Amino acid sequence: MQKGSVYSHIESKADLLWEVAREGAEAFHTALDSVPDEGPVVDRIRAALRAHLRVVAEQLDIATVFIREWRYLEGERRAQFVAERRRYEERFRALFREGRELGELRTDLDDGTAALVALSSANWAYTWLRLGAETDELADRFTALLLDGMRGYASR
Amino acid sequence: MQKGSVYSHIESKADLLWEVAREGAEAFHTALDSVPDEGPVVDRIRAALRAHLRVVAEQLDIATVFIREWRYLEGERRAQFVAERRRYEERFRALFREGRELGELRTDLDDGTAALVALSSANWAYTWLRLGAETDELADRFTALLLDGMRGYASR
DNA sequence: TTCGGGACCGAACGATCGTTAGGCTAATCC
DNA sequence: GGATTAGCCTAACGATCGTTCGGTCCCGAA
Repeated sequence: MQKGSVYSHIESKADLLWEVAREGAEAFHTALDSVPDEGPVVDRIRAALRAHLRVVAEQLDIATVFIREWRYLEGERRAQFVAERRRYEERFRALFREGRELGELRTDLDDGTAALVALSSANWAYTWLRLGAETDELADRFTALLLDGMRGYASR
Repeated sequence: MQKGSVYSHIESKADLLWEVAREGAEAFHTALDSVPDEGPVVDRIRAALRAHLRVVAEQLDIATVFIREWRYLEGERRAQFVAERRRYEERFRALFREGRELGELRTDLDDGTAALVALSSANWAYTWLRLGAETDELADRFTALLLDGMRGYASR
């Protein structure tokens, strides 16, 4: 396909970016929807990380736009996207907050930092993850480390 | 300064990228050198994260090249840079390995994953950290979460 | 004081990019 | 079967990019 041919499907390059950005938002939100809102929070965190990494690996192009390239959106669209992205991050944060409130996670947990670290790790993966990787297994390693930490019980 | 004027300082755009990439590697390695190789590993991990985030915040342009833009290096230079970058990551990993071997960190710690999560969080910061941010305090929050985890002692 | 050289400007080059327009082909509809 | 149309190609446009070149300005060495 030649570059000019793309314009029988889109109006402009900016429109295309916008469509892919929305597609990305939908993909990540939909993946997160598959996480039940009942049951042990620990399991749900693991499921959320699995869902996120699966989208990254299986829809790398779209994920790249959702994670990085959205910066080139302009005006109202950019504002709209940022709100949508914040909502996604908030869903992660809510998971950690709920875990703390239910007593499944430590009472002094900083849920903002937890969401930041979890999503940073998961987002950064778009720079190196390639299709066919064992994303579930990777998500589980992330989860184990984030839940129990590096220090372990011995030191307390 | 006009764009043409840059060429009295550099040979080509690729050369400039290469120089900045090397400058970035030096900045991060030098920052890491300030971390003592004695003393509690926990403190050294905190210091390493502080050092990294400080470089990101204070030399954002250079850090961006070290973290992301190096991908556009070509040929031998790219290979050389990748090796240098791997060495940097290895220094972090060594810290976690040492902590485990000295018994300061959990005996079943996966130091590879630990280094990946720590550096992912620290690297991702280049996308949102701005000059003037409280980087030390941020590094400390990362460290606290990574060391003790979200679950806490209550669950074991 | 002169003079050489480094730093920058201004204009231009070829290449690439986003976009448009016109035309060909093949499937789809009445 | 003929007309329509969706999907792609080709060629060209203006804009921008990386780069070159000749010229101007200014500083420091001789």
